[in-house]
Amino acid sequence: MSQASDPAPTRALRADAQRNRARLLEVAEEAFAERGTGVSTEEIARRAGVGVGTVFRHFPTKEALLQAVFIDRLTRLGEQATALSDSEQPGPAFFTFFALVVDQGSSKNAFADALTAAGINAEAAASGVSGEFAGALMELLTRAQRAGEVRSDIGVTELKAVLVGASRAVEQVGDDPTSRSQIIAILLDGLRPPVTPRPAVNPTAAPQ
Amino acid sequence: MSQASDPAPTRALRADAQRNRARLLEVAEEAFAERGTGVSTEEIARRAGVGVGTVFRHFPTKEALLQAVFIDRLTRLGEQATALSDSEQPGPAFFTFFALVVDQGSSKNAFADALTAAGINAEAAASGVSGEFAGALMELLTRAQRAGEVRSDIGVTELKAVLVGASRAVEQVGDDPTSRSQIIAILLDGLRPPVTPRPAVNPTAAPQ
DNA sequence: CAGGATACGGAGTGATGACTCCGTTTGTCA
DNA sequence: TGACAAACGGAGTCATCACTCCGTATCCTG
Repeated sequence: MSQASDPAPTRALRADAQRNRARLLEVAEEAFAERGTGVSTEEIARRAGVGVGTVFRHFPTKEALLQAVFIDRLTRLGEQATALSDSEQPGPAFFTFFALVVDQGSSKNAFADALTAAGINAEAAASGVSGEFAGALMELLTRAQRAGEVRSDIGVTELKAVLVGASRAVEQVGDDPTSRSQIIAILLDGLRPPVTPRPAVNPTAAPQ
Repeated sequence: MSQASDPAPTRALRADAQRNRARLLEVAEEAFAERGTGVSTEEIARRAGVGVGTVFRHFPTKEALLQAVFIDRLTRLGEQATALSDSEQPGPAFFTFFALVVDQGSSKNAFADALTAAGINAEAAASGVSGEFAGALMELLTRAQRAGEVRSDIGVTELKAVLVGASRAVEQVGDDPTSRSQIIAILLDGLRPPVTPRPAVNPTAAPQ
């Protein structure tokens, strides 16, 4: 998943090894999402139906496994962003992506963590994924801004932060769809350009 | 701090014990904020200048210590909310509180956790603090809504979620004041009543 | 200030969890 | 199909950490 054959030094993995690696990534993502990054490697191994040894053969460290999961997530997100940024309708594309992120992020704090990692984490940064992701986001954002559908005073940094925040906020209300959509509405409205230059700071209009 | 003399079964603590307990709470809050809830009890003890034994005498469990810190935070927040809800200007009061929470929350993830706990955590719920906090918030919110300064389609639940999200978002950008205020602007704009019933979904209007 | 009660410090304990090692199994290639 | 390299499983190791226990120090009351 998200890993083509690289013309690399290392010989291709044996079939079972590939399967196991993939399954581990998958299962680990789930486990981290459900129980936080505190899950034991043994638990992950069990879920994947392999021995601990196998986990460590593929990922030299629990930390490395976490990274791999994050990078995987980020990669997929980046791809989705890129796909959407080709859209003819920059506004909808932008908001679709936003909703998509938030949806995936809810009840999956590992996801928000991945986003967080994108900004902060050294490994992720080194791997380049983080940069690609930021690039894709940038594209989506600026197009939507040029189309006048998103406020122009923010950049990718702020957008990433808001994405993280939104995921957390939604995560907070569980799966009550009403709350969820209200929260998203708040965020989306906030992201649109302020309707008038300034809707007046003071409440002179209509004294209650 | 935030603990008056209750007419309780337990005899008052000895002077040194009171000092230690307070200092522990203080130090623990700091430690949890800086390094996450993973900090060892020993580290907390060291910071407070006491032995581990003392930590466990005051808080039978690490978990209990965490709870105490959260409850403390929540209590203070609740007090601030209550104070503000008396204001003559419900709108500004509301937004002030919002900013206040976000400010305290940034770079202090323990804070966001406290908010989280308010919704989820059994102990906090049992202690009643969580309810008081929700009450205070409710007051602030409904007044601001009645004054037409905050969108009317949300309730306390959503507000709490947004507060958590906002804290996380701001935490994300470190202390860059520009990013920070941009993010807050997004949130606040989103919380205001939608200016027109709906600013039009399609981009026909004014192609720049 | 003496005596008892209350707290304290910190070495010790048990559990848990990341990571290693090696005998056994499985895939692959000729 | 045979033989060898590549992978596997999982018992074992070592460090960490929450929590206990008890001899010692500190506070308080009369």
